[in-house]
Amino acid sequence: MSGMTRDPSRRATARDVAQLAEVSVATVSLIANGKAAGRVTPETERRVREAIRTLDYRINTTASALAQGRRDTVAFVSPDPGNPFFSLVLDGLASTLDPSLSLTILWPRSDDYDLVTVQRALAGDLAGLVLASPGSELLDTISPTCPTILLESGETRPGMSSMDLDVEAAGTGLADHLVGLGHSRVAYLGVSRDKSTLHHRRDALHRQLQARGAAITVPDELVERMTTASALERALAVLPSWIERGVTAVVCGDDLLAYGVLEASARLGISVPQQLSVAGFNNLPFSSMVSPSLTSVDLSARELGASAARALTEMLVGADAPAPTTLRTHIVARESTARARS
Amino acid sequence: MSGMTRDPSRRATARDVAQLAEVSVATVSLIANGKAAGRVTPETERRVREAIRTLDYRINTTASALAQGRRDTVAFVSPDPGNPFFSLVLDGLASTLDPSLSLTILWPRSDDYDLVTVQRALAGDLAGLVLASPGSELLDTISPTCPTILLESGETRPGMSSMDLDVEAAGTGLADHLVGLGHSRVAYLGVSRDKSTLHHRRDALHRQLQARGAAITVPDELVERMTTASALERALAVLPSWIERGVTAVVCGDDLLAYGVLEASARLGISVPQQLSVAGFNNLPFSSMVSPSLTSVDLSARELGASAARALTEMLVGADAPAPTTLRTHIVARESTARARS
DNA sequence: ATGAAAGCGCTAACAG
DNA sequence: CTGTTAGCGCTTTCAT
Repeated sequence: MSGMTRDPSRRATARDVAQLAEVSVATVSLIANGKAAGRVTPETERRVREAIRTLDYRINTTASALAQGRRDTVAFVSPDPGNPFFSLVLDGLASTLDPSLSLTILWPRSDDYDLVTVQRALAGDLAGLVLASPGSELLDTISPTCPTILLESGETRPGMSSMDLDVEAAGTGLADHLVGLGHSRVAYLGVSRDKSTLHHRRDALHRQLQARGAAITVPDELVERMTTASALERALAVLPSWIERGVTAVVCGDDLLAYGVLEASARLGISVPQQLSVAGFNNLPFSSMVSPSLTSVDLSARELGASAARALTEMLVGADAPAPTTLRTHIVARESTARARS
Repeated sequence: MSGMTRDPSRRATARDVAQLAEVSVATVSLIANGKAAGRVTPETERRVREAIRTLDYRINTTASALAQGRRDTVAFVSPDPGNPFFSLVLDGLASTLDPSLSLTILWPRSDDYDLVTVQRALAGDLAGLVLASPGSELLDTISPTCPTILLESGETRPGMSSMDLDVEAAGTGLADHLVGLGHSRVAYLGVSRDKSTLHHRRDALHRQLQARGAAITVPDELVERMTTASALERALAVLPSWIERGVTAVVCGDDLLAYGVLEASARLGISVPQQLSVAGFNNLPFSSMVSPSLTSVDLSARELGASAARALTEMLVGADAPAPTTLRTHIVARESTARARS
């Protein structure tokens, strides 16, 4: 054989295959992409396929993407990807996204959403971008470079689609539930991060409670981190005074926080739900196991992710791409199967 | 001005910038990559930077990667990314990985690990690949095309690195704990999926129990899916017979399963931990909240992900890249702060 | 200090 | 049916 001009440890290229099969790279491309239908002799195709196999050739996706001017990566960024809520959103997103699109997750380097991460996302050449629970200030500083979907931002922005949970319905459902049980003095435990969506949850609840003659009667308690541990600590400190002030139900911005309140109640000897009702938003998959007496509002996180995936799929690979306007899912809030106090 | 030859809606290219700043693309490249140090006149640099700003130019990463023959994407695939255990691994992985590397998550389309997903991963041009809990049959059918790390595979394969949790130590810790509390008849609830790592957990426990005069005295119960709900259902069915056969402790392959057993116990009126001790592997972040009386073994999932990230970072961007041999972390298993029965 | 030119590996017209 | 050719947008010698 003539001297080998190529490093054998390198991954085989279409040229290598073409050489071995004694055809042109164009033919290899056709076959490798399954576009050979009736355009290439069966015999030629056989030779090429064999060469592909022996050389273990695979298309270089980078080169392919460049040549086609195609982008196939959708990025997802959330403030706290480790949080079960976002895991659920991600689950819905990833499992519904068109298989031709690949999903990459940008992990915030700092504690909450950081601008740097998002900037990095914008800088890369993405086919689409999903921003979960971005804060308003963040949105002020960025301009989309590709189809962008805002999840639970609690607001709309020109040029970006946004999808929100139906918080109002959630508030209605929860208020109905609580008032129906005879509660009128409610406390709220949330997270201090500036997320409109979190405020919305609280506000919707308050509004609906008031419409029913009840109310959040003590100042909100806001913890720094969305963790069960921080809620526990805070609840240990404030529960006694809440009880003293006649509070009979506490609602948390997220189930994770509610777990902490439940644990605090147990430690303080406050019985749930007899003495105190505890509720949270999200209804994580194991929430009912954590405590059958926990009330949670199903925010349908997975469905939210799936909706985003469908929208993106339509925009990016769909035949009838809709204008990237604002769309909004209405997801019904429902009460959990919690056994309410009688 | 001369007629514009370029579609203005297109993203600006280096050529556009060069044209506007009246320099060559080479110069633009230098500046955009921050390699202009002393190689370009301050005045030229200023002009180019301004052009970059006005055109909102950003490097096309696809083209850049192609030109440099560089790959910067690490893929992660796990059987069930929605499972909190894998979320933790992912968290450790994503937050420790070098910022120059991007992480993409491949979501299995079918129920468990599917070959298709992994094939897709192998086919793409990846810088690295992390396979979490791959089954043996899967590993038999694939050959790595890039640095590959096996997490919790329970085995080693030529050409791939593997990192496992120190299951033996976990078994020792748990056996010590249980036997120390006076248990001698233990039951095991796991998942039926063929994952050596899950068998290893069970076997290590059994081995260590026997070394201490105790044992798993009833046949293992294996559920199909790693969910709290399926464990609940199964536990409701088998707990009575276990109790009847003198079982005083049940160990689950994962905390998620243990939650189900806890709930079943409550429903059946079996008190935990007085009448029955319940333990699980993993120690998820909220496990102690689920029930303070749940014993769990911390498998340090997050640390596992972080180790993988460190290894990958070293191999891919590290100065002193080590040969991709097998490395193994020894992570200490520890008991949770569960209040054991007295 | 700057530019011209080659080429990364692939795809898509267009010839033949 | 198959090959030739011209890029995709960027990086990188090598001249000037």
